[in-house]
Amino acid sequence: MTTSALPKQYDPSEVEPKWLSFWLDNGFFHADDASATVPFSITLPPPNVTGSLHIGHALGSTMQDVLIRWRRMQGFNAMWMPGIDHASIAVHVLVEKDLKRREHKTRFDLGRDEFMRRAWQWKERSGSRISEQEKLMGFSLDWSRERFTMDDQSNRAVREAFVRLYEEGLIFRAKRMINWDPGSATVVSDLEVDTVEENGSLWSIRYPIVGASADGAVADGSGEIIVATTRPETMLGDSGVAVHPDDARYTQLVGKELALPLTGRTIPVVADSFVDPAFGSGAVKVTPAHDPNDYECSQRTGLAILQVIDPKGRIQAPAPAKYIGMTVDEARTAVIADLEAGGFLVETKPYKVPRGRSQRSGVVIEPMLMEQWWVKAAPLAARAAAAVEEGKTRFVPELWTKTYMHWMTNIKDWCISRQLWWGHRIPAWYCDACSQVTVARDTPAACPACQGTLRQDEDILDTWFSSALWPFSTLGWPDKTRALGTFYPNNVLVTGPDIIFFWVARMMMMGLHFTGKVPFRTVYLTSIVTDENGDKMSKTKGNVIDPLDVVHGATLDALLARIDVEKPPDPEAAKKGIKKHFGKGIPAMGVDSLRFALAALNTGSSRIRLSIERVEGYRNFINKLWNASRFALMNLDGYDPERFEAAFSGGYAAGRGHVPLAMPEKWILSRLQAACAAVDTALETFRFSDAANAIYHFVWDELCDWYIELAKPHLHRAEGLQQDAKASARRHVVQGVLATVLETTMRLLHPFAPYVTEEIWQKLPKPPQLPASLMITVFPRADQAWVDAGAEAEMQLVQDVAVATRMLRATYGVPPAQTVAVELRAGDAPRETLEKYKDLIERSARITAAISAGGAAVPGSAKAVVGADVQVLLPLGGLIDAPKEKARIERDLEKSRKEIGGLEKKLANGDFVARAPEEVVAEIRQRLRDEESRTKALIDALETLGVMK
RNA sequence: GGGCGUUUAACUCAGCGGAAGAGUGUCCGCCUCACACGCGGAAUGUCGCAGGUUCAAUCCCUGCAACGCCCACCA
Repeated sequence: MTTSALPKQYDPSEVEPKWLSFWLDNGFFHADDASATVPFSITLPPPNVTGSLHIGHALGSTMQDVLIRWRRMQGFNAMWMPGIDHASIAVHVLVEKDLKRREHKTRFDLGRDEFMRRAWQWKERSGSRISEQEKLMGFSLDWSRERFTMDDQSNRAVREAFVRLYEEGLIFRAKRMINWDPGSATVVSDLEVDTVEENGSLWSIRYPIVGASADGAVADGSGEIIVATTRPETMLGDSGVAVHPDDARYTQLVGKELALPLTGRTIPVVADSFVDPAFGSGAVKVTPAHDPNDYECSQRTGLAILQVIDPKGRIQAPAPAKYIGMTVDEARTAVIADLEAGGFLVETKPYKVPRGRSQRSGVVIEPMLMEQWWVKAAPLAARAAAAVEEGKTRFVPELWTKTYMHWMTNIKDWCISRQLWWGHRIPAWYCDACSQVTVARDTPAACPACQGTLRQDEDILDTWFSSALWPFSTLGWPDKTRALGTFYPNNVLVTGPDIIFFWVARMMMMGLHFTGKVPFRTVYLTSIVTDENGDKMSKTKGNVIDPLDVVHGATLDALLARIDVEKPPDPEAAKKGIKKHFGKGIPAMGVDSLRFALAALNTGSSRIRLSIERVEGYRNFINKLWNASRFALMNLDGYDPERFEAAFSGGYAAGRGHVPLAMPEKWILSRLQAACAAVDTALETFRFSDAANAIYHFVWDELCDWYIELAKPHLHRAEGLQQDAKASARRHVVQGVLATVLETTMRLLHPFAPYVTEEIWQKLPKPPQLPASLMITVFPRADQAWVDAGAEAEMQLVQDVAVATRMLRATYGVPPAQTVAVELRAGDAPRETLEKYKDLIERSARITAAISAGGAAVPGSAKAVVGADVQVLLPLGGLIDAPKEKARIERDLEKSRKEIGGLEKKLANGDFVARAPEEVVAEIRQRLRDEESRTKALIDALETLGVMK
């Protein structure tokens, strides 16, 4: 068959859409619940509905697709579950921002129903975008199962889980200290608060002792206690001052009253061991309603709880009327002024203040006492920790186990209610008549106790509550579905280490609680993708690599123009960064280049420094593969796959020696087995870069650099000449091996680079009974029967001699096109091999070779020593550059002598000979012999040059 | 304040007890009939520092230093 020439460069845009629709139309991504084969399942971490595919998704999802495609090809019933997360608070931020910009309204102006309508609208508009991008990346997700965290099935699962936990006493409502985010006007969990050190002040304030003169004084004789604070406005809510019980300076004051300045109130001095006597004055003002520590203290000491800051961040009663209505900042200024005026302010000094900020809004968190819904974490966590300890779930890399265990064993109750609208509304109803609380799966019509009117809790659940149920809610839970039986637990979860607490830990807890099983067997934690300098990608830095740009390409102008649309905080900085990072724009490199790059760079270290240049390197690899295939297709005319297969005695896999293979064929087939074995081992252990590199080097260094070159003379038919039968048979064998190796390589590479491999595979001539798509063929396994150590050793010698010869040619500037006569001298064993493969060496090094056992010195020849006893002599006659030659050989000689020195030293050490394993000693001895022989040859070369002293 | 990680060629990283590796970059020569997104060749490392264990250490142990990440309620 004659194949029309392929383009010289692989064009992904021609290839990708074609095969994507082919795969989708044929349902190749679909897994059957009822299949009898062994299941292999992964649930995609559902991306936020607000998002588009970024490089972190591309990394994590590519690894998942590699695993899924690999297992599918191995015959597993591979199922990859797609879905999208409703991302409660993130949606609020975006929709509210939009509302403010367009209509100058807040969500409260709109009302709950209207806001929800808009949020759904928004979801419908942007929700499918990320799924489309996932399809484009070739991710073989089972789209027939696609889910959303707020669809009916998820809603049902959420209610079921909530009600059960409530009934079991694991969900409860309580007034506790929470993190109030004034920016989003909701409570957030501890995990959603980032503590950062900021510049602030530490104020020292005098609290006079009531009746100090009568009762005696503190150690320094003054009638007061000095307290320090970074938040002076909270003094309006102080209900006491705490000192350490063993602090001798204060023991006699415990129980006494202090006059709280500005308020007219008196507060007691209490003893509590949380106070550090060494810090400041050793006395702490206690504001139980607005500081977690102080709240704890009040619980121990019985101090009153006075809430003086309201949820809007304004001062309220029982603070003095003067301050009521002020914001926290205004109150701070006023309080300080008043304290100073009253002579209560001792000093103000600059201070690094640890300040909690909301991850979402960036606003300073206000600790507050509020009634909220909680999940009692300890019992759930105990089981989740035990499961990991027992090895039911393991982390890869293993170091994350500690992070997980530490959190699980120090876990605090999880605040799950949020004062937002977009999300799952809490299924709790309150009766105004009898104050009964009803928690139910189905919306109750009236109060079960008094038939009074019910009012549903206004709050919704933390986004992560539904996420915690995701591995089983997506499979139909709470129903006992077939899908659940087949695909739960999942085999692997692939996600980022940043959400171990948010998500992984909670899935473990909920999974074990509701199904009695861990949700997944292995958790593979991905690396963080940064720019080439290790900096986090950010819009303002202008260093964001958008996977879609890498796939489709983008000019510098297009990247800059995008800034004008997106309007990040600092557009000029962003543009500067873009010019710096993407000065030449981004070439269109296609999906496979990006996927392969991500796999090849994923060595398992904590971050991956990605740059356009790195992707280009792997784009070049894809192109190399393309061209190797192009070469093959141009030379496969007349090839009959069925005939070849028959000669291989019953199929590629089972084939054995009915075909007379020459050494290069045996060699490349043997190396192919090594590549298969390496890929298999690597993938079993999540070593994605090892797998990618094994394929890369097999294809480039072995298949392209050597096998194809050696195959050429057998494939090229002399113009116009009739080939003899032998040459024709030989040609067919070489065609068959080349086609077979390429076909196997496509299967091996397919999980990493699905598009280009499918394209090539479809074009390759192959026996007719193979499946319609590469993605459902069988993944290659190393076959020992094709491993041929002898062929590998022979080939190694051929390569070494060719390389040494090329080196001499390059050193002496022999024109690349010129064929030169070279003398090869060798000991008996290698000489036999050299004679056998003379033609291969001659071709690889563009020489004509005279092979001999040795002989008289040849003056005027450049000489290279290969291994122990092979020498390459390049006759140069008068052209030899003696000093250059001398320098080169002496360098080799020095290396060799140094090596000998080391080896001799080892052997001279009696302990080494006595205690090291026998084979190690024998190996050292052999190396010494070889090296000595090499030295002799080098010295001989110098003597021939006539420069030896 | 705890915990974890990193430190190997100019850059980015593999290797982790028995001869220092890759990719990129650099230098030299090539548009050789698959590929210039290419071909051939070359150069480059006290394997962070100091001790220790071992016949043997880049690899194991201890300490130190620098950098990074995570957790944490010191007012």
